Amino acid sequence: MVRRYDPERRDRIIDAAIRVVGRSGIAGLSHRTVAAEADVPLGSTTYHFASLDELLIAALRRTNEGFAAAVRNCSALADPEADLAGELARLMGEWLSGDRTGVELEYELYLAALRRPALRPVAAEWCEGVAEAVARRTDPVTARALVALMDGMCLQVLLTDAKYEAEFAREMMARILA
Amino acid sequence: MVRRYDPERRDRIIDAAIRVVGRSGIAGLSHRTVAAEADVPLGSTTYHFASLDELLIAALRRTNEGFAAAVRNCSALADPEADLAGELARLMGEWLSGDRTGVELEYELYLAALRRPALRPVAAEWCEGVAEAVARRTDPVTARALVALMDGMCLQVLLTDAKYEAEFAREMMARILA
Amino acid sequence: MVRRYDPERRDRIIDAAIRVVGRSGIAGLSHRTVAAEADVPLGSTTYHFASLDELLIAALRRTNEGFAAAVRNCSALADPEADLAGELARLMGEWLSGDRTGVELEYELYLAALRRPALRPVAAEWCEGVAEAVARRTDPVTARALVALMDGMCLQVLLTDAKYEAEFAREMMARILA
Amino acid sequence: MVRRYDPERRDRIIDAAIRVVGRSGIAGLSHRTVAAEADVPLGSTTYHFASLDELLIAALRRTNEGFAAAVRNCSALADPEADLAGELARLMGEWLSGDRTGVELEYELYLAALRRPALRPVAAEWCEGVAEAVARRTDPVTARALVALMDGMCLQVLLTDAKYEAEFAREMMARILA
DNA sequence: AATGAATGAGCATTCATTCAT
DNA sequence: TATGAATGAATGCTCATTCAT
Repeated sequence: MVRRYDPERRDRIIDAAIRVVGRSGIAGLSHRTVAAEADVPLGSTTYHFASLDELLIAALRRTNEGFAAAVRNCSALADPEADLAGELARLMGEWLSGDRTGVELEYELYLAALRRPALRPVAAEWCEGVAEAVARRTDPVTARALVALMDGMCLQVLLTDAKYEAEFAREMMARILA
Repeated sequence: MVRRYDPERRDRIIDAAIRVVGRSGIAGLSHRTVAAEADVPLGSTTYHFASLDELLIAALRRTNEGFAAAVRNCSALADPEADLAGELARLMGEWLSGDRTGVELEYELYLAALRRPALRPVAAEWCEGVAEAVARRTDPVTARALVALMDGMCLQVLLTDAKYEAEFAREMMARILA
Repeated sequence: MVRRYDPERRDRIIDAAIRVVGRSGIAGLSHRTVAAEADVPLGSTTYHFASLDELLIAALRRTNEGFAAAVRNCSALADPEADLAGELARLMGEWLSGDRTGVELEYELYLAALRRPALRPVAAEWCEGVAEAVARRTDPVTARALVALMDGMCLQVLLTDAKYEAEFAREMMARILA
Repeated sequence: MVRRYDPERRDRIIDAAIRVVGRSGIAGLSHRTVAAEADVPLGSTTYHFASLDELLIAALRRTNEGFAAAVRNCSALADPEADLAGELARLMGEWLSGDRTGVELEYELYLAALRRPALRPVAAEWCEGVAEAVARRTDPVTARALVALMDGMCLQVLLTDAKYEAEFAREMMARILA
């Protein structure tokens, strides 16, 4: 038995969990699958995370940076002259056309809050993060509506196999901003 | 062994599945739980539904009628003089303040399409159903945007424990309609 | 319910059984798989064949004609001047390099006699069939030994993934004939 | 729940598997039957062997020692003066006239490699083991032919209910050796 | 502090068979 | 005569969790 001193093991387990959920969904996450993916002993996962929910929260917190980060880092959003609706529509299109696995992973973790109250604070942070970034260019209430509209549009694309239409998105966001 | 002739058994299994998902989520749905809930032998569930996905589709199709039906049956929507945005906001509020279990059930089945392509056609039907009802009072493209906005607003309430605000909803839908 | 008069149904079930065993092995043969393959109702298979063993025997009897038939029909074997060992080696090579599914099917049905006494008479017919064909060119005892040697060589190829070597086979059969 | 510390459990499961296959054939081997035979919990069999194939390989490896061991341990084979063909014929006769269950078990496990590629390396080891032992008295190529001939002769006895004839076996092996 | 071994519960699915029609 | 519906048993396998080390 080799018992290594491995201070980053906890982190590696979280990363493995993200990969597992990305590949097989939350339903595919188990102590076993994540242990195998992280290449650590089974007992190690139960040792570092008392329950799967705890591991899920850690993963959600780390993942959730995809779209929110893209919005925050968008330089055009800082420019008062830029077309806000058009920029957001472009960002959504870019994100949705990226790696489908990553998009599904992020949304699945987000939607999991429906049935797991423990995840709701994290989901709320995600919403607020995007809303705050948008609120740099408009009032907070309108920002919240824009986030809701973007959420609903992403849902339609992801849940019904509809094609994303940037012009439709831009036009409707522009109406909200009017 | 009592072999009952029971022509409505298939229907009763679907109803049992809906109750199980409402109580324990999709993760709690198994041939065993649904057989126990429907009070039929285990083999009966696999006989009538070749796979759990097939049962899930049947359940989704039957459930889906909550919000969509409320919209379709709303007499005010037929009245060209009525305040469309206000009516939709009122319907959402009523639906969201109803039995939380039923609301979560309907959304969980809907969101399940994210990871189960087999459910996507049914999710698409749901979207189109609401959009068509709304389109009686506006153009189809605007209707689709309204559905997306409503979807996103419901999500925020259900996923982040935010309180539903009817006036906010009415105002933003009105902007889309403008 | 369409109840066709279908006098060849029994035959079609046997053919379907052969295809099923060829594809999935004897372990994959069930009333259900064969009914699906033959495109007949489940009840039809249990009606025509009281047990799976009965169906297996019928299939074995019909299949078993691969290698034995090749030997019987080989014109060179009738020619007293032809190189008997070389001809048999060539026939084996041809048969083994043919459709692997068919080869495995034939051998699996043959080997099944080990555990199913009911199949032994059929397996014995197969041995005798080849031995008789070979005995047209040598004495019956030597013929039986040649059959055993060919059987063992086929086994080595099929069971150990060894490559078939025609020259080796020819040489050893020639020694038996010496 | 009594959690026994039982370091030889793996071995006992293999032994139980061999008994089960001997009694009911490979078709009768299941996690449940072997657990009952070994008197261990069901989970214990899946813990020690990730799949039934893995268990089958372990059983094959342990069983395989019947005829091969008899050949290896035969002192007469070491004696350059001894009649090799006669000795092999005698060994076969002894082995075939022994416990029929054991003989069938060994052959069934060996023949199972036809449909289970995972077993082929073990079947190949068996062949090579016997061939190597025989090769102490002749060249490797002739040894391989002798193994094939013996295999085929055993098959005829086991599959067609033919009686084993030592003199026939000796004579034909002598021809190969000539 | 860390982990391999162990186990009972549960899973989806396939099955031979029975029986009413 | 033929067959769709039905069912209890069984299958391989995964799992969270516990416990001795």
